[in-house]
Amino acid sequence: MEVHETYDKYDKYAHEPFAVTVDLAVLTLRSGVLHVLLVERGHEPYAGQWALPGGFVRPDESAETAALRELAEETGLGDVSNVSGLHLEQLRTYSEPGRDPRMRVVSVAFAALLPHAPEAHGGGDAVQARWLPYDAAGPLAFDHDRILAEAHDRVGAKLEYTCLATAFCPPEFTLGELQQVYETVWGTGLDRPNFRRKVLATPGFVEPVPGAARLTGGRGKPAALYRAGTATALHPPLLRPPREGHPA
Amino acid sequence: MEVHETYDKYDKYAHEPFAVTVDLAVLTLRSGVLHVLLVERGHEPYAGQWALPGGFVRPDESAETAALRELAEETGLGDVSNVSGLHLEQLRTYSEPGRDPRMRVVSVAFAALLPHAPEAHGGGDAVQARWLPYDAAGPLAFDHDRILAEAHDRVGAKLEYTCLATAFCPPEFTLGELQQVYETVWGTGLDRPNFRRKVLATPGFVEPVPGAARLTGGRGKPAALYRAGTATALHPPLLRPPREGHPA
DNA sequence: AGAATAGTGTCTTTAAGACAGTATTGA
DNA sequence: TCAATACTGTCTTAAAGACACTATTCT
Repeated sequence: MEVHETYDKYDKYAHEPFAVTVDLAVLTLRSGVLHVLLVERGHEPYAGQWALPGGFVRPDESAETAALRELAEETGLGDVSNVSGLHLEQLRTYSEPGRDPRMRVVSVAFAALLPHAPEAHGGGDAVQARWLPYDAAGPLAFDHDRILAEAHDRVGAKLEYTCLATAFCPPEFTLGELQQVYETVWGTGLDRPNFRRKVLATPGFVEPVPGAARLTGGRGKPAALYRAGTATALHPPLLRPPREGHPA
Repeated sequence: MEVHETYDKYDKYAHEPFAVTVDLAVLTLRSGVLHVLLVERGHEPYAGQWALPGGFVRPDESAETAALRELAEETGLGDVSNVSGLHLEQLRTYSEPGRDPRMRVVSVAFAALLPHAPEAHGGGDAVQARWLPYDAAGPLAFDHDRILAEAHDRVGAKLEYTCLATAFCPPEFTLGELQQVYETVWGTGLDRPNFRRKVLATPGFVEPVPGAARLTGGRGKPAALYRAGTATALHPPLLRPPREGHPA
């Protein structure tokens, strides 16, 4: 159990208390480029530097609830339950003493994936919030570079064996858009016919929207539209091409 | 960042503080059966019930350090750095208000895998600690059934695409023993020749111990011995056989 | 007509599933 | 000699990779 026998008469005010916070790696695709939501810090430490959005978990909240609240505040999306296809997932908890110089902070990190990305404004605070390209996003305050990198790793891995990619897409999307999610997050190119075959051969990954089509690049054949299906797992997985020096 | 602007002048003693604890799902194989380390609670709430081992994170510790300390205390292994092949991995953090009736407890859950399992004794406390078969391990105190189930899920999933299975094995093991790890955790049978082919075809999964062999069942041909290799990932993965109603 | 994008078909290659058969040991 | 376990080989099947090709739209 959590509360060890030795501590049953523990005076919970006798020690320096832990602050519990959430940090959010909010990812989206804008014009085929992976972007992350960052806030500019107004105070020391790390004043003027970019950081992941986040904040305290309030006494009546779970970390998940706090993460959703912060997400709503920082993205300016208002009620986050509006956001169709939002994916919020716990990454892991960072608890090293000294990661915040002011006090003992234990932070639960989340990855959030959004389909469309409205311009951000800094919530109720004076700080600036912006979408920045993932590749241009360092160095961040605190240990946030590491959190962001782990979020990226995790999302890339989950694309292989889950249907997570649809969380980056609007409610109706083309297979080309879905493929671009994979290519952007993985940083590799994929063969279009083979990608198509794999996605359509996985029951429940996507469902066709009958009759609907969308012109993508201004010219060319309009692409059929699909919706996210009901499946969550991919069996067998859609493996990313093995990088050189890392073959099977 | 963690500490939100609004809270920079936050009085850290003004609110009910959070207690931060770790909970450990310690898994091992004993005679081909998956076992979990449990402690019997001596106090309310849940007095007399089994629970996962765990305890407070101390002011100078990270959650990982606290988990290793608890692991050493509860398993009676002494210094845990002795344990070759130990695998410790964060699962996720449970922070729902009310999960401990006494106070606000945020718990970082870990899964730990051990190769051999010495009999447990209850650490420095009067509580009993025992290895129980995984299937006989419910119902547990607090939300520990859920944590344990998630640990099992996670380990099963990681067997597919990592070399984690060797963490359940002693330093030198047979391919039959390695296969039994998969079969036990997944609860399925595997074809021996195919398993062998897959493992040996994955560079760095296992390395042969030249000349060594061990008699396993008292009779039959002695099996060649292997050590864990240097690889950590399995590409392509070793997928568990799809269950009925859950095909590709 | 030509560029651009979407979609189809097919051959090859890889890897997994199934399973027959051989090898080496103790009782 | 038989049961028990370890190991090898091979045929079949499933799925991915690598294309060549057709289709529909805009300029």
